[in-house]
Amino acid sequence: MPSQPRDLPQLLGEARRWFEEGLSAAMAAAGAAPVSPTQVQLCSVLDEEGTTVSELARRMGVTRQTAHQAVHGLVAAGILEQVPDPASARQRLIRRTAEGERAHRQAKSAIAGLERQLTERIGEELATALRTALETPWGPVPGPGPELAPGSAPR
Amino acid sequence: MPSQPRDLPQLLGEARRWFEEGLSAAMAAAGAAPVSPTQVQLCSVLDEEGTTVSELARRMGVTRQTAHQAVHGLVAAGILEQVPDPASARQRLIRRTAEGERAHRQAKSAIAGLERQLTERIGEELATALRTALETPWGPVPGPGPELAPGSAPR
DNA sequence: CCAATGTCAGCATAACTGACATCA
DNA sequence: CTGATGTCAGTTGTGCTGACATTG
Repeated sequence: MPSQPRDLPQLLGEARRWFEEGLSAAMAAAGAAPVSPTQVQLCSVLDEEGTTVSELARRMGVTRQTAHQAVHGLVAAGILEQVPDPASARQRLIRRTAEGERAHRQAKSAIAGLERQLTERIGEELATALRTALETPWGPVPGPGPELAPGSAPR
Repeated sequence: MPSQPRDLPQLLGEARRWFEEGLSAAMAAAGAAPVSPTQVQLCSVLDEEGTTVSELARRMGVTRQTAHQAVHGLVAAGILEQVPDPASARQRLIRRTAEGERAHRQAKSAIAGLERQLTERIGEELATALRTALETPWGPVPGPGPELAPGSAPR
């Protein structure tokens, strides 16, 4: 009985968790190797042509070392492979293996299914609005200016 | 240039991160002690009357031990305090201290400011729709039934 | 005695910083 | 030589399981 509306960040976290749990359950049911949320995110920023670790790190918003570690785990699991870049010998491209491609298709399918379920439950209008609102660029994070908390000027 | 729309979970994560970074920056600028995301979540599930650790754990969706650890950190930081429950001696209520109340008001103000900024940027219609979509109960996480991935029936 | 709670201790994972080798 | 990249090593924080005491 929350008379007051919950925080938007909190709601966003719940929503994300809803998807994560659903995806995890679907993948587990499909017999896929259990992957951590980090690895799921890593897969989602991959592309078909192959990418360097540094580029993956930038897309994920983490350090190169963290990305490297995540890649290492997926390579060990047989999901990813590292191939030398023909263009420059100092770079190594990260690509999906055959099994990685299969797992990726499964995951995409599961997510699409979840989104379809969501649309059925909250209505097509709301679901479309949700996607539109999230896809719209929100711009840079507002700086901690006084305009954030008018009436309580930070001394 | 993602010709194909990004995943909804990914978008939700980005949105949450936008809020988290903004809140963190605002709190830091206000001179508040830096709190971890976990502790922010803990504060958001607190109420005014005081709550037991077990109840907090249930609301956060983590184990009692994890909640206890987070509480311990906030207590050490002077944000929370543990008071014996007058009703039953086996429970100890968690409440905010005076400084905790102040920090909580600051945080709420900052979040409201962020939401206001967001509304200005993406428009009131979309912002309202976003909140409505997130507040609408999504129901239980869909089980890993075959309807999630039509065309790839699990053996 | 049993169930729920609060607490302590140890373990696993994930992210970070630091450092170094390699190559354009 | 400098800058970017890939990699290894160590550290910190967060959440979990296991175990135990206390209380109703």
